Amino acid sequence: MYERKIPLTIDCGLHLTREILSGKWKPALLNAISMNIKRPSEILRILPDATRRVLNVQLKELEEHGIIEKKTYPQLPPKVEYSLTDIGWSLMPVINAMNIWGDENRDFLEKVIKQDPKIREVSKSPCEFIQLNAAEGK
Amino acid sequence: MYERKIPLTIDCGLHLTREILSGKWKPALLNAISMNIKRPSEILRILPDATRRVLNVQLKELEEHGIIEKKTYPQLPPKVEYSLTDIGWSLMPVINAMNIWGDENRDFLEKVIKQDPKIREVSKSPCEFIQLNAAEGK
DNA sequence: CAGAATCCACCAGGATACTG
DNA sequence: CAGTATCCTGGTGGATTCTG
Repeated sequence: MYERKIPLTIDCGLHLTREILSGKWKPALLNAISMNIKRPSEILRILPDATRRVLNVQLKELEEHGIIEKKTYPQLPPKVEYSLTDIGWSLMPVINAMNIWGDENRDFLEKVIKQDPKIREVSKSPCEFIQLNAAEGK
Repeated sequence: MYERKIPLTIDCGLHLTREILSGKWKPALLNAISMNIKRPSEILRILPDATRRVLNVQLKELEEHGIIEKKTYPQLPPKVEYSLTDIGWSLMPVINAMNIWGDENRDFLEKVIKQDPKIREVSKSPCEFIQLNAAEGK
C-alpha cells in the first residue's frame, strides 16, 4: 500500500479560504470589524473607495458564511453593528498575516503593481486617510 | 496636534497582498511550487480543474509581480520550471495560514459554502486527487 | 442612517484549436 | 511538453435612484 508522503490537501483548505475571502473588500471589512469599526457608516468612512451597495453585498456574504454577525437596532435612525463570530475571529491571524506581509513589502509591491499594464490605481486615497479619532473624538 | 491611536494602515498592506493573490489559482500555484511541483505539466495534473491557458496567465502575473521565477530549458521537448523568489518565499506563511485555517474549518466551511445559492461546486475533484508519489515514483 | 432595486461595464477565466 | 490566439459568458462590483 502506498504511504502518502505529501499531505492530502494541497490546496483544499486554500480553496475554501479563498472562497470566503473572495471579494474585493472582504479582508478589509474583517479587518475593520475586528478593530471595532462596526457600523456601516464608519466602515464607509474608512473605505471611501467602496460603495454602499458593494459593502452591503459583501457584508451579507460574510454573514451568510458565518464569519460575521449583524445586529440591527430597531430604532430611528436605524443602527446596525457587525461583529466577528468565533470562526471570524479565528480568521484574523490570516488577515493579519496578509496585512503585515503587504506592509513589509510595500515599496516593492507598489512598484511591481504599478508597472502593471492594467493600470490598477492602487487606490485613490492614500494610506493615511484615517482620522478616526479626530472625527469621532470631536 | 493629533496623535494617532490607530495604526496608519488599516488595510493598505491588505490591499497589496490581495492584489498579488487575486486570481483563482494563485494561492494554489504558490503552494504547489513551494512543494517543488514546479513544472507546468505537474501543476496541471495537480489542479485538474484549471486550464492550461488560465494557469499560464496567472503564472505570468506572478512572475511579473516578482513572486516566482521561470526557467526555460531550450530543448526538445521543452522544459520549464518555476520557483519562488525570496519575496515569494516570504509569502508562504500567509499561504500556509490560509491553508491551515481552511483545513481546520473544513466541515463548517463546506457546509456554509454549499448552502450558498450560487451553487459554487466546491470542486469536482475531491481533495484526495493527489497520487504524486504513485505517479512519479513509478 | 441603513439598505434594496436596477442597470450596466468590465474583466477573469473557461473552451477550443493551433504552433514550436 | 509548452505556449498562444480567439472567442465567449457570467460574475463582480460600480453608479444611481428610491424606501423606511
